[in-house]
Amino acid sequence: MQSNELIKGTLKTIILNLLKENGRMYGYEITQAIQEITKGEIKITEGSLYPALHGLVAEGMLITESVNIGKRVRKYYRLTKEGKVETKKKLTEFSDYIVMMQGLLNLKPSI
Amino acid sequence: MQSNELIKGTLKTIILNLLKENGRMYGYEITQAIQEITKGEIKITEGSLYPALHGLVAEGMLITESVNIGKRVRKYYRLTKEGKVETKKKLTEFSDYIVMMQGLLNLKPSI
DNA sequence: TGTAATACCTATAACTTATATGTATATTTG
DNA sequence: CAAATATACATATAAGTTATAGGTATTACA
Repeated sequence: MQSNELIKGTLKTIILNLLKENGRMYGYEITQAIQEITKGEIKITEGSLYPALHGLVAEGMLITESVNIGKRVRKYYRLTKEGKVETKKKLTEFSDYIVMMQGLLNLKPSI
Repeated sequence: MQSNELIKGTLKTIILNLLKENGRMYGYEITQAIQEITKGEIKITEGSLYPALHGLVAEGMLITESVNIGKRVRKYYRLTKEGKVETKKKLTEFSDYIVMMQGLLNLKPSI
Protein backbone atom coordinates (compact mmCIF):
# COMPACT_ATOMS: atom_id res chain seq x y z
CA MET A 1 0.00 0.00 0.00
CA GLN A 2 2.93 2.31 -0.69
CA SER A 3 1.04 3.68 -3.62
CA ASN A 4 -2.02 5.59 -2.53
CA GLU A 5 -3.57 5.52 -6.01
CA LEU A 6 -6.58 3.66 -4.74
CA ILE A 7 -7.46 6.45 -2.34
CA LYS A 8 -8.51 8.62 -5.26
CA GLY A 9 -12.14 9.47 -4.90
CA THR A 10 -12.30 8.46 -1.27
CA LEU A 11 -10.37 11.18 0.50
CA LYS A 12 -13.46 13.28 1.07
CA THR A 13 -15.37 10.24 2.30
CA ILE A 14 -12.61 9.55 4.81
CA ILE A 15 -12.63 13.13 6.04
CA LEU A 16 -16.41 13.26 6.34
CA ASN A 17 -16.52 10.01 8.25
CA LEU A 18 -13.84 11.14 10.69
CA LEU A 19 -15.79 14.30 11.40
CA LYS A 20 -18.95 12.29 11.83
CA GLU A 21 -17.20 10.15 14.44
CA ASN A 22 -15.39 12.90 16.25
CA GLY A 23 -17.64 15.91 16.06
CA ARG A 24 -14.98 18.44 15.22
CA MET A 25 -11.36 18.18 14.19
CA TYR A 26 -8.64 20.40 12.80
CA GLY A 27 -6.53 19.68 9.76
CA TYR A 28 -3.40 18.46 11.37
CA GLU A 29 -5.42 16.26 13.69
CA ILE A 30 -7.08 14.62 10.70
CA THR A 31 -3.78 13.72 9.06
CA GLN A 32 -2.59 12.18 12.33
CA ALA A 33 -5.81 10.27 12.87
CA ILE A 34 -5.63 8.73 9.40
CA GLN A 35 -2.04 7.65 9.99
CA GLU A 36 -2.87 6.13 13.34
CA ILE A 37 -5.94 4.24 12.22
CA THR A 38 -4.18 2.85 9.15
CA LYS A 39 -0.96 2.17 11.09
CA GLY A 40 0.97 4.44 8.77
CA GLU A 41 -0.28 2.81 5.61
CA ILE A 42 -1.89 6.02 4.46
CA LYS A 43 -0.27 9.38 4.88
CA ILE A 44 -2.42 12.25 3.76
CA THR A 45 -0.14 15.18 3.25
CA GLU A 46 -1.29 18.66 4.03
CA GLY A 47 -1.07 19.56 0.38
CA SER A 48 -3.82 17.02 -0.26
CA LEU A 49 -5.83 17.64 2.84
CA TYR A 50 -6.30 21.37 2.88
CA PRO A 51 -7.57 21.73 -0.67
CA ALA A 52 -10.03 18.91 0.10
CA LEU A 53 -11.20 20.62 3.30
CA HIS A 54 -11.60 23.95 1.53
CA GLY A 55 -13.54 22.22 -1.16
CA LEU A 56 -15.91 20.67 1.35
CA VAL A 57 -16.42 24.06 2.98
CA ALA A 58 -17.15 25.60 -0.41
CA GLU A 59 -19.71 22.87 -1.07
CA GLY A 60 -21.44 23.63 2.20
CA MET A 61 -20.55 20.31 3.82
CA LEU A 62 -18.39 21.78 6.57
CA ILE A 63 -18.22 24.89 8.66
CA THR A 64 -15.12 26.18 10.35
CA GLU A 65 -14.42 27.64 13.74
CA SER A 66 -11.11 29.29 14.57
CA VAL A 67 -9.70 28.90 18.06
CA ASN A 68 -6.64 30.67 19.42
CA ILE A 69 -4.10 28.34 20.98
CA GLY A 70 -1.42 30.64 22.32
CA LYS A 71 -0.31 32.68 19.33
CA ARG A 72 -1.40 29.99 16.94
CA VAL A 73 -4.81 29.76 15.31
CA ARG A 74 -6.36 26.35 15.11
CA LYS A 75 -9.14 25.87 12.61
CA TYR A 76 -11.77 23.33 13.51
CA TYR A 77 -14.01 21.72 10.93
CA ARG A 78 -17.47 20.37 11.65
CA LEU A 79 -20.23 18.83 9.55
CA THR A 80 -23.20 20.91 8.52
CA LYS A 81 -26.64 19.35 8.31
CA GLU A 82 -26.04 18.94 4.59
CA GLY A 83 -22.66 17.43 5.34
CA LYS A 84 -24.23 14.79 7.55
CA VAL A 85 -26.58 13.77 4.79
CA GLU A 86 -23.73 13.68 2.30
CA THR A 87 -21.62 11.59 4.66
CA LYS A 88 -24.30 8.96 4.94
CA LYS A 89 -24.69 8.97 1.18
CA LYS A 90 -20.99 8.59 0.54
CA LEU A 91 -20.66 5.75 3.02
CA THR A 92 -23.52 3.89 1.38
CA GLU A 93 -21.99 4.47 -2.03
CA PHE A 94 -18.69 3.15 -0.85
CA SER A 95 -20.23 0.01 0.62
CA ASP A 96 -22.02 -0.61 -2.65
CA TYR A 97 -18.80 -0.05 -4.52
CA ILE A 98 -16.96 -2.63 -2.42
CA VAL A 99 -19.64 -5.23 -3.00
CA MET A 100 -19.58 -4.55 -6.71
CA MET A 101 -15.80 -4.73 -6.92
CA GLN A 102 -15.75 -7.98 -5.02
CA GLY A 103 -18.07 -9.32 -7.67
CA LEU A 104 -15.90 -8.01 -10.46
CA LEU A 105 -12.66 -9.25 -8.96
CA ASN A 106 -13.94 -12.57 -7.65
CA LEU A 107 -13.03 -11.72 -4.09
CA LYS A 108 -14.73 -13.26 -1.12
CA PRO A 109 -18.09 -11.67 -0.40
CA SER A 110 -18.41 -9.35 2.55
CA ILE A 111 -20.22 -6.56 4.40
CA MET B 1 -23.26 4.29 -8.25
CA GLN B 2 -24.08 6.69 -11.06
CA SER B 3 -20.80 8.44 -10.43
CA ASN B 4 -17.88 6.23 -11.29
CA GLU B 5 -15.39 8.35 -9.35
CA LEU B 6 -14.51 5.46 -7.11
CA ILE B 7 -13.30 3.40 -10.03
CA LYS B 8 -10.26 5.64 -10.36
CA GLY B 9 -7.18 3.58 -9.88
CA THR B 10 -8.98 0.28 -10.32
CA LEU B 11 -9.76 0.18 -14.02
CA LYS B 12 -6.52 -1.59 -14.85
CA THR B 13 -7.08 -4.04 -12.02
CA ILE B 14 -10.52 -4.84 -13.41
CA ILE B 15 -9.14 -5.38 -16.91
CA LEU B 16 -6.27 -7.55 -15.71
CA ASN B 17 -8.59 -9.69 -13.63
CA LEU B 18 -11.01 -10.22 -16.50
CA LEU B 19 -8.17 -11.35 -18.72
CA LYS B 20 -6.91 -13.64 -15.98
CA GLU B 21 -10.36 -15.24 -15.79
CA ASN B 22 -11.03 -15.45 -19.51
CA GLY B 23 -7.68 -15.99 -21.13
CA ARG B 24 -8.13 -13.57 -23.98
CA MET B 25 -10.65 -10.85 -24.72
CA TYR B 26 -11.07 -7.97 -27.12
CA GLY B 27 -11.91 -4.41 -26.16
CA TYR B 28 -15.57 -4.32 -26.91
CA GLU B 29 -16.02 -7.65 -25.16
CA ILE B 30 -14.44 -6.22 -22.03
CA THR B 31 -16.82 -3.26 -21.89
CA GLN B 32 -19.76 -5.63 -22.26
CA ALA B 33 -18.46 -8.03 -19.62
CA ILE B 34 -18.06 -5.23 -17.09
CA GLN B 35 -21.58 -4.03 -17.74
CA GLU B 36 -23.02 -7.50 -17.40
CA ILE B 37 -21.18 -8.42 -14.23
CA THR B 38 -22.07 -5.14 -12.55
CA LYS B 39 -25.63 -5.21 -13.89
CA GLY B 40 -25.08 -1.93 -15.67
CA GLU B 41 -23.74 -0.14 -12.63
CA ILE B 42 -20.42 0.46 -14.31
CA LYS B 43 -20.11 1.46 -17.92
CA ILE B 44 -16.57 1.70 -19.14
CA THR B 45 -16.63 3.75 -22.28
CA GLU B 46 -14.26 2.98 -25.09
CA GLY B 47 -12.58 6.32 -24.58
CA SER B 48 -11.52 5.08 -21.16
CA LEU B 49 -10.85 1.49 -22.07
CA TYR B 50 -8.60 1.75 -25.10
CA PRO B 51 -6.07 4.14 -23.58
CA ALA B 52 -5.93 1.83 -20.57
CA LEU B 53 -5.37 -1.23 -22.76
CA HIS B 54 -2.68 0.53 -24.77
CA GLY B 55 -1.03 1.58 -21.56
CA LEU B 56 -0.96 -2.01 -20.31
CA VAL B 57 0.54 -3.16 -23.59
CA ALA B 58 3.20 -0.45 -23.36
CA GLU B 59 3.99 -1.60 -19.82
CA GLY B 60 4.48 -5.14 -21.04
CA MET B 61 1.47 -6.54 -19.17
CA LEU B 62 -0.49 -7.53 -22.26
CA ILE B 63 0.18 -8.77 -25.74
CA THR B 64 -2.20 -8.41 -28.65
CA GLU B 65 -3.29 -10.69 -31.42
CA SER B 66 -5.30 -9.47 -34.38
CA VAL B 67 -7.91 -11.72 -35.88
CA ASN B 68 -9.86 -11.03 -39.06
CA ILE B 69 -13.59 -11.39 -38.64
CA GLY B 70 -14.94 -10.83 -42.14
CA LYS B 71 -13.62 -7.40 -43.11
CA ARG B 72 -13.29 -6.32 -39.52
CA VAL B 73 -10.18 -6.75 -37.43
CA ARG B 74 -10.66 -7.87 -33.88
CA LYS B 75 -7.81 -7.27 -31.47
CA TYR B 76 -7.44 -9.77 -28.68
CA TYR B 77 -5.57 -8.97 -25.50
CA ARG B 78 -3.87 -11.54 -23.33
CA LEU B 79 -1.74 -11.43 -20.17
CA THR B 80 2.02 -11.80 -20.45
CA LYS B 81 3.95 -13.62 -17.75
CA GLU B 82 4.71 -10.23 -16.23
CA GLY B 83 1.05 -9.34 -16.51
CA LYS B 84 0.06 -12.39 -14.50
CA VAL B 85 2.40 -11.41 -11.71
CA GLU B 86 1.12 -7.85 -11.79
CA THR B 87 -2.49 -9.06 -11.69
CA LYS B 88 -1.86 -11.06 -8.56
CA LYS B 89 -0.12 -8.09 -7.00
CA LYS B 90 -2.92 -5.68 -7.84
CA LEU B 91 -5.57 -8.03 -6.48
CA THR B 92 -3.70 -8.37 -3.21
CA GLU B 93 -3.26 -4.64 -3.01
CA PHE B 94 -6.93 -4.11 -3.57
CA SER B 95 -7.91 -6.60 -0.86
CA ASP B 96 -5.60 -4.84 1.57
CA TYR B 97 -7.09 -1.54 0.56
CA ILE B 98 -10.62 -2.73 1.28
CA VAL B 99 -9.68 -4.01 4.72
CA MET B 100 -7.99 -0.73 5.49
CA MET B 101 -10.90 1.35 4.30
CA GLN B 102 -13.32 -0.69 6.33
CA GLY B 103 -11.22 0.17 9.33
CA LEU B 104 -11.19 3.85 8.44
CA LEU B 105 -14.87 4.05 7.69
CA ASN B 106 -16.08 1.81 10.52
CA LEU B 107 -17.68 -0.61 8.14
CA LYS B 108 -18.27 -4.21 9.00
CA PRO B 109 -15.13 -6.30 8.67
CA SER B 110 -14.81 -8.63 5.72
CA ILE B 111 -12.72 -10.72 3.32
C1' DT C 1 -32.69 1.36 -45.99
C1' DG C 2 -31.85 3.31 -41.92
C1' DT C 3 -30.91 2.38 -37.13
C1' DA C 4 -28.56 -0.10 -33.60
C1' DA C 5 -24.91 -2.88 -32.44
C1' DT C 6 -20.22 -4.13 -33.14
C1' DA C 7 -15.41 -2.65 -33.16
C1' DC C 8 -11.52 0.03 -33.43
C1' DC C 9 -9.20 4.62 -32.17
C1' DT C 10 -7.43 9.64 -30.52
C1' DA C 11 -7.38 14.32 -28.49
C1' DT C 12 -8.60 17.14 -25.02
C1' DA C 13 -11.09 18.19 -20.68
C1' DA C 14 -12.04 17.35 -16.07
C1' DC C 15 -11.09 15.83 -11.72
C1' DT C 16 -8.33 14.24 -7.75
C1' DT C 17 -4.22 13.77 -5.23
C1' DA C 18 0.92 14.42 -4.89
C1' DT C 19 4.86 17.24 -4.75
C1' DA C 20 7.11 21.17 -3.67
C1' DT C 21 7.19 25.18 -1.29
C1' DG C 22 6.18 28.80 2.10
C1' DT C 23 5.30 30.68 6.82
C1' DA C 24 5.28 30.51 11.79
C1' DT C 25 4.91 28.71 16.66
C1' DA C 26 5.67 25.06 20.27
C1' DT C 27 8.12 21.33 22.13
C1' DT C 28 11.74 18.19 22.86
C1' DT C 29 16.46 16.73 23.20
C1' DG C 30 21.43 16.70 23.05
C1' DC D 1 20.17 26.89 25.12
C1' DA D 2 20.44 25.78 20.34
C1' DA D 3 18.91 22.82 16.99
C1' DA D 4 15.82 19.62 15.50
C1' DT D 5 11.30 18.05 15.34
C1' DA D 6 6.43 18.50 15.75
C1' DT D 7 2.54 21.37 15.30
C1' DA D 8 -0.39 24.08 12.18
C1' DC D 9 -1.91 26.72 8.60
C1' DA D 10 -1.75 27.45 3.39
C1' DT D 11 -1.01 27.70 -2.05
C1' DA D 12 0.71 26.66 -6.81
C1' DT D 13 1.83 23.48 -9.99
C1' DA D 14 2.61 18.65 -11.55
C1' DA D 15 1.11 14.15 -12.24
C1' DG D 16 -2.05 10.70 -13.03
C1' DT D 17 -6.58 8.62 -14.20
C1' DT D 18 -10.98 8.57 -16.33
C1' DA D 19 -14.66 11.11 -18.94
C1' DT D 20 -16.23 13.49 -22.85
C1' DA D 21 -16.44 14.25 -27.43
C1' DG D 22 -15.30 13.13 -31.67
C1' DG D 23 -13.94 10.07 -35.70
C1' DT D 24 -14.15 5.78 -38.84
C1' DA D 25 -16.08 1.54 -40.54
C1' DT D 26 -18.58 -3.07 -40.67
C1' DT D 27 -22.51 -6.08 -39.54
C1' DA D 28 -27.17 -7.26 -38.12
C1' DC D 29 -31.88 -6.34 -37.81
C1' DA D 30 -36.47 -4.30 -38.44
